[in-house]
Amino acid sequence: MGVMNLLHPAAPAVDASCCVPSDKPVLGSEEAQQKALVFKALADPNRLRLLSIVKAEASGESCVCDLTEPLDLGQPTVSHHLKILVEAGILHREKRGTWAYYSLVPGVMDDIAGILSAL
Amino acid sequence: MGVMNLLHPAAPAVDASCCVPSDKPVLGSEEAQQKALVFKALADPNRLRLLSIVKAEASGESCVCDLTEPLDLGQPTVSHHLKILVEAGILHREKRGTWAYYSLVPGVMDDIAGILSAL
DNA sequence: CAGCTATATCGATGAATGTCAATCTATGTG
DNA sequence: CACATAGATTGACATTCATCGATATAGCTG
Repeated sequence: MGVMNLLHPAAPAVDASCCVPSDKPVLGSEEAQQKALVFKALADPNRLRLLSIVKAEASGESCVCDLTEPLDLGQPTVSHHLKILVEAGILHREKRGTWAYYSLVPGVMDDIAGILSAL
Repeated sequence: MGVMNLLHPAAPAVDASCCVPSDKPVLGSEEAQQKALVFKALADPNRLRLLSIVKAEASGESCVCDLTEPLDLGQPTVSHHLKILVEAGILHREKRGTWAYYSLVPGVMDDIAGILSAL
């Protein structure tokens, strides 16, 4: 945890801009940093592929073993990428028994699209 | 140039996956790399702020001088960020006289949203 | 409890990235 | 032409990041 408040929003968090001669309320650096976290999570080819696999799964879930195989990466690396996606609020992790199942957070794609159009 | 073919698409570029036991056509690593470029461009707070400023400008355009000031960055750094956004196909650059004007590529936000939902 | 399996965490390493100061290019002006 | 200005490019530096091998944790099974 620690990061997630953007994709499942709370408050606008206005920034008090100073010394700006003539402009509208530009995206504050705080907000910008928050939003950048989401895109940082998407800014890696292997993470996009992970999302693609999870998304394509009929059950809506994939366990790590299903995710490690198709990508040409070691298990620790996949685990690392999944963690980043979870921390960005994009994936949901549920452990059942020995296995961990990852699924898309519902509506998250629309939420990200919303971040974009609200820039 | 060099990068831009995703936001203004051409062909699907299928990948011949091999040795994959039982899965749907997962996002190929080629495609994944292309798409990641777009998100990489969005994965920096200062670039998000640049986009926010350009987007908020009533005229639809901003020149670099307008962009350097509100961010706490040097001119070369802003120039660098703008270049990345242009190469990602997100911003359009037009030089008129001494000044360079940057504007959002029309429809680009929707295009990016499309990339997401098509993952 | 001993051993196996699935997954996560740690530490190290090389590559990519953001930033700046200095320099270059191009346009406009005296 | 000499000079000023807007912007881009270059080179250096510090930080971040993706990846891996080794190890740790947690659940299952004998």
